[in-house]
Amino acid sequence: MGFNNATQKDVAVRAGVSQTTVSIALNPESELNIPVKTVEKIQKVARELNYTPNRFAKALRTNRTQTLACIIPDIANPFYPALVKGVQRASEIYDYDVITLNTDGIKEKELHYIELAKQGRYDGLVGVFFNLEAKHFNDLAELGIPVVRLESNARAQTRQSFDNLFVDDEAAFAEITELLIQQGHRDICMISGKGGPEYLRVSGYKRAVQKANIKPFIQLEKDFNEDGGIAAMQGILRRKTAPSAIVAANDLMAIGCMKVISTVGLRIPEEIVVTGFDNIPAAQLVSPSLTTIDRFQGDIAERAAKIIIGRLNKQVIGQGQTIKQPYKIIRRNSA
Amino acid sequence: MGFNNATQKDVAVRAGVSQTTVSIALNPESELNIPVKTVEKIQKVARELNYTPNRFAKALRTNRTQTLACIIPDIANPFYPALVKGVQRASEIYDYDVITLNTDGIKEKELHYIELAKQGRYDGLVGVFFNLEAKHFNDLAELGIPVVRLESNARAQTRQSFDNLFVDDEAAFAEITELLIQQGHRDICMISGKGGPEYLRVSGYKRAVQKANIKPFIQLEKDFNEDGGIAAMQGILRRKTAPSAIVAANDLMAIGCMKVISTVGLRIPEEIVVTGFDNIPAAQLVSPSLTTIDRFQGDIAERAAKIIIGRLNKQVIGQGQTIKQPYKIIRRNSA
DNA sequence: CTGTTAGCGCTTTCAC
DNA sequence: GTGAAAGCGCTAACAG
Repeated sequence: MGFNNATQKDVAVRAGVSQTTVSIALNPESELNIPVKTVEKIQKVARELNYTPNRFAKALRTNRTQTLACIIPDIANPFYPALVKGVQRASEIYDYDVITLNTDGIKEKELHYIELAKQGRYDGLVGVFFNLEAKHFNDLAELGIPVVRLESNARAQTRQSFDNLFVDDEAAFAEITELLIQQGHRDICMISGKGGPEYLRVSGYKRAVQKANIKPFIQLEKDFNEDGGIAAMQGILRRKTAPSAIVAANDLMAIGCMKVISTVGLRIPEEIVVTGFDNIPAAQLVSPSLTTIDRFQGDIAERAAKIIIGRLNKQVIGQGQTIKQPYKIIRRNSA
Repeated sequence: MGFNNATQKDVAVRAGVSQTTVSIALNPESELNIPVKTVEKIQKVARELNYTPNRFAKALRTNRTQTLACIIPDIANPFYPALVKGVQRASEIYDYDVITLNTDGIKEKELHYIELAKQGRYDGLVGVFFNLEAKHFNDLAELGIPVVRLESNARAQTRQSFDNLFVDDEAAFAEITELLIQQGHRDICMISGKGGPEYLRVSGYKRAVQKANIKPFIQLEKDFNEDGGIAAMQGILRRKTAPSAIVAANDLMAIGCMKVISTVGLRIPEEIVVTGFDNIPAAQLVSPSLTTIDRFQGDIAERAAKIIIGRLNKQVIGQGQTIKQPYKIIRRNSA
């Protein structure tokens, strides 16, 4: 096949030094010292020959692959592309490759990828794991493979073996609910899927309404998607006359809900307002555009990747941190 | 660090054979023959020790990395996640890793990734290249790195060094325009961005309207996105009274256009109909849901990855093919 | 049919 | 300061 890439040996010959010297000169982290002059010469020759290190040889020797795994439920879910991009943005800077892996939210697959990581295929992981607990990451920690979990419910552990970046869903839902209350709404329904993020989001809503002496009204459906939103709104209309505000657990549900609302001829936001969560791209495409909460997934993921890389380079040390990340309400036309 | 993974040597010792025999036994493609009994024994031991080949050692030795690059303009563009998933689907089966790379549609980055590929970082490429010509892929072909281009305008070349999977945009736009004509529309505007896919899509539209003796009316804006759609529709309304139908060059433009339409108080589809192209997820989320054309990007990308892998395994040989892929009009509520 | 040997490109002792 | 040498785990001649 013949890739004709220049090797350290080629550089060494041309620079009149040994291959070892080239290796040391080109790896500034090395303990060993080489005179600046020699280093410069080697760098010059390396450039001339268009030398690039062979990452497989390096990986074989060092057990470092220069690749990160970005593990998410589903790249086709509109919430995740921005997250993936954040990981890529950080990784590119440090010349890490990133492999994106879909778990479909299934425990089996989540564990499978952990297994691959244990085999040394990835230097670190940043990911969203729906079904895994702290203990599943212990082996990784022992092997020196850093993990950053995203979106994980914020149960900070003592001696936690991974970092955890999370948004305070509870506070976010309390805040957006309060906003509606301030606008004068008293009949506010929350719709949500079941499981996973349900608990904290519903809690936030409940806290806000109860504080204002409003009785909570919650409509749960199976899925956190458009169909779930449709079903939820239909359920609400079956049980009572339309409320004046809907707080949806995420944007997809909100959008499904809006469809039903326009079908029955109610006007948004004049007769009923709707809010979402996630700020997916479609949120500004629908009519009226959706008022929602941005979680800055891209920024969070970028920070996560930087933490991973920092740990790999020993610039970040110590126990895993659980770090709260900001959110922001995005006012658009639906509320 | 200590990854304690079993190696061929470990398996060899335990099975009482040489390491070489293990290598041969575990690689069925090998020319060499080992008695079935020995092979089975080795497989058994390998399983017991939970042996997995070290892909970096393998890569170093064979110049085969078991990874594919999936090169796209932007994972955050809603058109691409389905495509990426298709590549992943095929790759997973054959245990290839896939690295997704964003070019932002910039020639410089497209070339950069080609360069990385030439260094042997990826065994093959499937990608969407906006700014590259046939000649840019010649080196790759010589190195034995197969490439499948997606979405490339179908200029089949003799002795083409890569495969090309494309959808016949011209035919698709002619067909959807004809559909509108059949519904009785005579005042049909096309809106499009400039450059890239503009030419073929506009051609299809033109062909259909001219065949029906309708004068083409085309509104071009800079970008193929929501803003482009908004600007285009505003431009149309400035120049004439609203047409009865809009054919948009893609879904994002269609959605932008629909926003303007509802702002000025026209009803879709009663007073004006709109069609898109791509069938992005948002197409069924907007109200009314968007009639559009599905390009089955996931299936195409899956097929592309299979071709790559087929070529790597010498199951696909010969010159690069240019293959037309199907499309399908998806009738929803906007037209 | 199976084992011995060399070596892919790199990092890392260990001598000098 | 620099070089020689070993070896990461694997495949591919080559012998036997």
